[in-house]
Amino acid sequence: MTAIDDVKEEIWQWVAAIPPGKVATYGQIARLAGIPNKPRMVGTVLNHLPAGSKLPWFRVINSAGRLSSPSADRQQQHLADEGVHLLNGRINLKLYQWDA
DNA sequence: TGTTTGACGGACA
DNA sequence: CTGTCCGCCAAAC
Repeated sequence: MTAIDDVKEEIWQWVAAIPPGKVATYGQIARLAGIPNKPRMVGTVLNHLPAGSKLPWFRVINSAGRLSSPSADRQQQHLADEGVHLLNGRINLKLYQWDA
């Protein structure tokens, strides 16, 4: 097990912990996972999730409240199902950000 | 093995 | 508001 694998697991754990109806930013997850200043790693890890993963990857958005995922389409739909809606293409973090 | 990319974020123009 | 620049670093090439 390399250090990078440990980081991946930390990220998986924290993402899995995001409550339904709430969202977290890449930077937030990075800090929680112990890798502040490396938010890109979160995106990289989520991008490599295996196709049947149960992780709520759609609850992770960028600090601007926008969806930077390649599949922002599905992501928006999943979020809407939980009551998290975009207003003018943005999510109100003040209202929906998970306060871990 | 060297270089480029990118699901980020914050500072600045 | 939009756009650029930089630090960051695993993956992809």
